[in-house]
Amino acid sequence: MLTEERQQIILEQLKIQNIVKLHDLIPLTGASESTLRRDLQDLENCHKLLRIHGGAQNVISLHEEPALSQKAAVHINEKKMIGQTAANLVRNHEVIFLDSGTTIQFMIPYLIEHNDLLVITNSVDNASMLADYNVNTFLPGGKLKSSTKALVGANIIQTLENYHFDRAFLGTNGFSVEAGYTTPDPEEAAIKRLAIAQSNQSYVLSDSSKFSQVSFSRFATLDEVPLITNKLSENESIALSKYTKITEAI
Amino acid sequence: MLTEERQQIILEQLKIQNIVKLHDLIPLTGASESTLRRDLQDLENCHKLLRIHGGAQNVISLHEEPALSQKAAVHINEKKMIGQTAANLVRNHEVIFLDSGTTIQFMIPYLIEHNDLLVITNSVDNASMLADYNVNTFLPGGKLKSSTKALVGANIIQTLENYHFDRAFLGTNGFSVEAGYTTPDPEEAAIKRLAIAQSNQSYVLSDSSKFSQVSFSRFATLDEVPLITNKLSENESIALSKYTKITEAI
DNA sequence: GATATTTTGATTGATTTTGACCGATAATGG
DNA sequence: CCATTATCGGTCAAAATCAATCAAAATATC
Repeated sequence: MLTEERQQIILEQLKIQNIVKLHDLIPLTGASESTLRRDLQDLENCHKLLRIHGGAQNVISLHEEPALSQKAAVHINEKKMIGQTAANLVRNHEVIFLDSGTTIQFMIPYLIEHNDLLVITNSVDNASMLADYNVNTFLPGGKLKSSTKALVGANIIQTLENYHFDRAFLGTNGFSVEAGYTTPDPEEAAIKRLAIAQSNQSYVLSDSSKFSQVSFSRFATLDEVPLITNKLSENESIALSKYTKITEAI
Repeated sequence: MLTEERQQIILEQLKIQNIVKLHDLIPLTGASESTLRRDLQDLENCHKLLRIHGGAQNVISLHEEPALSQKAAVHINEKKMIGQTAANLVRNHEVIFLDSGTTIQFMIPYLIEHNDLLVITNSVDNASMLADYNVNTFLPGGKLKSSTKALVGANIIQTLENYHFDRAFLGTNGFSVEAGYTTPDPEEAAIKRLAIAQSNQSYVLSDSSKFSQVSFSRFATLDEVPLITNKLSENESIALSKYTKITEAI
């Protein structure tokens, strides 16, 4: 059995169970303990798993396998649909802005359908994923915010003022009729606001769980920017009904 | 059997299974080991498959980067030592530049020993890790290079020209007495060169396996920038002996 | 038909992978 | 707390695989 084959088996086992014992892998692969140890080491080095005493455990990574992240798992299918719906709005040869946030990240796999895109993003995580998918990507310079891995600060504001986008896709921490789209960090809000101003067309992507959530800084009202979401309840639909531009991804 | 015919068989086998062993191909094609090796080489050159030890693998998997992962796995302990040695050179309150590359990445865990650092890096991967370790980080804007996830291009050059660093830590693809420090991509070489120019003190970090490796673009000679490496063989030590600034991390 | 070019298969030594071993370290159970 | 057991990381030699070379065979060219 080849190295790659073994390592795939290990990762598959990890997907099924969340934890795998080294001893259980021996009969499963036919390899020796030493070899399997080395495999676990290799896989840990490329962040495919986390070694623990006696075996290995799934790494909860935003970037690698969103399916495995328990928090994200709840709305994962919604987010995939929203991502696909949003990506379908893009046309070939466009310049688009991608905000930070997990929902936006789900757009990326669908972007490869389009030719000759240029993506500008303020998210380091998104940038890394865009590179994986071989999408032309540009990062404006800025201070890195540790918690969200987004670029913020005066520098990026100044840079973005010189750019213009065909479309901007933004994440949000909450939306409601009264408060509009809101996010906790004023610096991130400032970037979102600027991205909207510099774009021909902007969209906010959010799964329905963010409905009626309100954070500190508003970056837009519901009239200003259409919402792409899905599976709204009847009450929610009625509340939002006058904002006609809302797209429901099914 | 014709060359074309053989290669077709290999690709068909790869479609069925995800991995194919070189030995299994011998009875399947009737060709010799050498010939099949050449076939695999040819097919890899036109990106139809990915060679692995003992056979070949489908190339379709977007997320997998076995080439990069395996590279990272090698020399891991050397790199840790080099990273620690390099990090010890840093003083509190300094502004430092971190190049892209796995070796440089190993510095990051040791940087948290220092207070009030500001790190500028052109690597998205490094940026992400720096955020994990809560290090003040700034990213200069630039085009994202997919293969290495490094920022390159005129924009980043222009930005860096306005900055000045206490220290710069650079990776390299190879070093030798005659060719100096070299790297395959001229654009990355330009950034390294500029980082050196803008720094009070620069260092190149490299494990000893890069000795006598030569790539396309030189970004510095061995006199200009000291090398931080380890475990040099006697011959290598003698060859490098006149470059007194070389540090061996033990 | 003679000669040049390409393809092939065998051989070589170098490199990588592997499994066994051992002392060090960590978890377990009294 | 200590003793016992299991797991860990490192080293080593054997085995497998690799890249490079070269001469024979096949093919192409004139």
